[in-house]
Amino acid sequence: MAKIPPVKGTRDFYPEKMALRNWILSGWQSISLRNGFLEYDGPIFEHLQLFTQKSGEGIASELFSLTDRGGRDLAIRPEMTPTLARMVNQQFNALPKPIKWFSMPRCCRAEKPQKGRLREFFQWNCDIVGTDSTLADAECIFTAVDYLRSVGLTAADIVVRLSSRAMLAALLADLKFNPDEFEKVYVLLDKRPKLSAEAFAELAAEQIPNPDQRKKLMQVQSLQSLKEVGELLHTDQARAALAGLTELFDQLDQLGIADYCQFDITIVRGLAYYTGPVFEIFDRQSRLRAVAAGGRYDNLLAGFGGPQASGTGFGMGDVVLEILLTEKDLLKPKAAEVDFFLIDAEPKLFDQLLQVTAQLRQAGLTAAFDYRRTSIGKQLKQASALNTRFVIILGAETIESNMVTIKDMAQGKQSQILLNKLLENPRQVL
RNA sequence: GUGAGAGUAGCUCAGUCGGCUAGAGCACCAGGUUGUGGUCCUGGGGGUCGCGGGUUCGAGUCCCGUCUCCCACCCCA
Repeated sequence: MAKIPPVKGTRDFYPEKMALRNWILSGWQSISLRNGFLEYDGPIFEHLQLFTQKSGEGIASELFSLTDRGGRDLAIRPEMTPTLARMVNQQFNALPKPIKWFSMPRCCRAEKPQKGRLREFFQWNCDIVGTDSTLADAECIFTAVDYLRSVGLTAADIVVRLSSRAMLAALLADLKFNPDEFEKVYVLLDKRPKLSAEAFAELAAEQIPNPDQRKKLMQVQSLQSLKEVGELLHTDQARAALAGLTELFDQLDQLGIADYCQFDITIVRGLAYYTGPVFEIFDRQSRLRAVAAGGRYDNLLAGFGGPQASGTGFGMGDVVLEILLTEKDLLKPKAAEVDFFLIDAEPKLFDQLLQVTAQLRQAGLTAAFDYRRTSIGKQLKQASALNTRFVIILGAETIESNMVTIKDMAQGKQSQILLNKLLENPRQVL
């Protein structure tokens, strides 16, 4: 028989890797909960149309799609947002606002794998729907940083690059760009960090033939602070858009993460549906792709046949995160442990060993033993391999006076205790 | 979809100009005599050298194809 290899771009989670994955996901979960998000989940596949409706038919080639026996076109979810929108739309009027939900879906995209990007991954999603308040944007950014900080990443390690589509649009309008040129400018700004000054100037000349407009573009891409943006603005409308972003930065300051956040005019996000604040989180040293990204989208629900309601949120994938944490040596999932490992010094004690094992397990403790009736040395070796905290040895003294030997594996010390007393409260020795 | 690099044991890799039965470390299993683990010592199992074809007396080694991995580009919801 032929060996079937794993599918490319997928991962096998052997116990060690599984511990890592659980560590990451449980971190996401506890941080979400302490920031007031409620967990939800949807099906792993949806109607194909749910994904193509908003993003266009072209996206179908990036999806793993299938047809069921009823001829329905389905696809495995490549992201969570359409499912979120669908679920929220179904019960929008009944849900208390703001809707503050999180999920950690397993998603699949039919991509060519490369560093930080696989065909199957986990993506932490936090969204706040049904409010225009910049506090929602601030809370989303805070939550993402809260997690990254909780695993040991400092402001010296990572940076939240933050801008606003609304402000950028107002700025461009103020500078007399034609609305149909906005999209070109967005793409140019988005590419800016990846290009040298020369390459950027070349690309700009290609895309924006008008020298006056191009001069303005160069001015825009060089903006370093909100203050500089303010000096360029003329209309009240543009000033109002700037004030919104300024307010967000103030709130982030109050939340104590100002040192993680930085205004960056080149953050526009490719996604057409973003309408307000947009951000991406990067590591400061290496050149990994964004570890998290998000923003506000005013038409999130309307785009899926729902009411006009604004939402803001972000996604964080496990793949880049794992690379980043590995580089920083911050991946430290708790190793699996066995509380008690039972050893019989004489084979005739084995029946009793099984009984005690069961009692310890019923008491909620981890208990293990060796399948082989072999020497104490061999059994101890097995106990070590399983990362055991305490070994309980049943021996001659158990037969004589119901005593057992209990050995602290880390310290190497051992003592004797009445078996009944141990079983009364096994946790006393831990 | 485009381009580059790499595939030898479970993992990391060595393998000279094409030449004996393809190796090391780690991991795994077993021993090192009676009731004490991690260290150490000894031994063992494990390979279609990614796969297919070609050149050759002879291919892990050279050539072609293919698959996979990996990196960059495109894209990035």
